[in-house]
Amino acid sequence: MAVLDQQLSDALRARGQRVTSQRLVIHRVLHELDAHVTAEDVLGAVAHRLPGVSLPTVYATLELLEDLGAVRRVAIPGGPTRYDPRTAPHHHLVCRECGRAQDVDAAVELAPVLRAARRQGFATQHAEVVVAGLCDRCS
Amino acid sequence: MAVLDQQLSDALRARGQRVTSQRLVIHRVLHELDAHVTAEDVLGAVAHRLPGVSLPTVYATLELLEDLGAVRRVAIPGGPTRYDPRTAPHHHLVCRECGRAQDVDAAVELAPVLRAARRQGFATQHAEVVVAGLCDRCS
DNA sequence: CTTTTTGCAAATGATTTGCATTAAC
DNA sequence: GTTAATGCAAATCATTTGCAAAAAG
Repeated sequence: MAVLDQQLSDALRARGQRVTSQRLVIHRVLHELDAHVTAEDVLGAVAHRLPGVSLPTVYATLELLEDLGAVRRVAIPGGPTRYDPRTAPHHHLVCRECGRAQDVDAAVELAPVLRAARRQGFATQHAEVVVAGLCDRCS
Repeated sequence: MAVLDQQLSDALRARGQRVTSQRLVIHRVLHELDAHVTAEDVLGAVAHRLPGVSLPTVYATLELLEDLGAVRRVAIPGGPTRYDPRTAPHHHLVCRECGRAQDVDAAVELAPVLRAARRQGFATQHAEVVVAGLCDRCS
């Protein structure tokens, strides 16, 4: 844990931003949960360690962590955004029924798409495969 | 146009649902626009041909058309859902700045991901590559 | 001490729901 | 005539904003 805290603290100081307990705890909890969580989920998970935390702070912190590259946003059609603490490249399965997201690991050659994207004047920041369907529980 | 109307009418009758002017016009307009439009965009585009159409009807119709496979939902992080009338397989570039979505055509071997998905008990309905970044206008 | 961050309340934006009316069949 | 679909108003859900108080550096 201490390592995580250290990394975040360093990243914040490097940007001239403040190291607050909210930021440290939310960052830790995201990695402890290691799941695709909603802002509400995060609030629930940190509430006992940060009495009085608010949703606006959770949202602000998630956005900050996204800018730092510490979490990735996963857009869910017809559901709340989910945040993924896994930074290594991987793909997603999104359930149309319950809105849950799960990881899939598989090697995919994305280079052709990235090349086509660049040709269209698009500056790529991230690329992944998104699979929509029904998860084991819902199908 | 008549062909489109015919296809939709047949699909609706096959499901015992009614053929209404709202459904026909929204379906037509989606294909005429041939873009990644929001529900509001659709409302604006059909308003003159369907005086008094309402947003709830637009949403209901878009959901129906999605069930029929006539449009595909594109989830935009931090923005309204967009609807894509292109049914042939292709991929998407989503701008983090303005939320616009554009198509990319490129051959990608998704089979490994689909296999892995099935292995995880996931029933795939659709798969595509989603590229996040900045579009030509915004970068 | 100065400036950023937080919490709270309220606002906003997107989408859905309830219900009476209208239009398909 | 029956039943599904529509329009309207209101509700709900996710997320953001404004601002005064608290905390970090």
